[in-house]
Amino acid sequence: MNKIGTDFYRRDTLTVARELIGKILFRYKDGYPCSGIIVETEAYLGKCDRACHSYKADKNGRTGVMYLPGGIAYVYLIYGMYCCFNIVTRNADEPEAVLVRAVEPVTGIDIMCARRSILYRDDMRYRDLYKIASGPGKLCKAFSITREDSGSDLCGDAIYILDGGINANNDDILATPRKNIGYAGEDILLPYRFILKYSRFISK
DNA sequence: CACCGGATGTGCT
DNA sequence: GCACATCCGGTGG
Repeated sequence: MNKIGTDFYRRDTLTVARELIGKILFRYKDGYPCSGIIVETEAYLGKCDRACHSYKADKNGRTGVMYLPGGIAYVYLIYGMYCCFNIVTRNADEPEAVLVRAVEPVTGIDIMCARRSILYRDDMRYRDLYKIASGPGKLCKAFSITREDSGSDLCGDAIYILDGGINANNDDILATPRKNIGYAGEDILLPYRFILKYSRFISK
């Protein structure tokens, strides 16, 4: 397995969102590693996309990191208590990103359960594994990703992406409209959400 | 299973 | 004020 380099992220955002499906999100924090297979992403296309935070925001403020070159994290607080983890794409002053919405837990399941207040067992059933990271807020809690991680380098040691998860064909990936962007007008309908078709770990 | 309200902070209008 | 790229626990079928 190889760590994904910056060139991967500095490309067309829809391509990055699609190609992230099946790759492995890896996290190392407080001495504990954990990881999961990315099964659901959403692309946010900056100035062309009413759903994107940078649609009407300049480089001052929370979305500022989106104006930096791709390959870093953009993390923000939502509903006062949850965080969402995004991967900044393209080049400087092209403020686009990919929201990572759900992963299938792979390693570090014990520490992720502890962070999510889920009872850990050696032989956990799907019902409980599903609860760990099947949504952007849950994923951040499980992986201990907070606003402090916004702007951090995804080619460093704390958060990064690995290939060698699932090698998904285009036929295995479905594009659908994004979730919970009712404020985005016509852009609600754009098929910018990508899921691994047969995964059981996609958000509801 | 479905639906619904509450939690809770930040950045807009 | 209020909306928000959310989640959870309660209630009722």
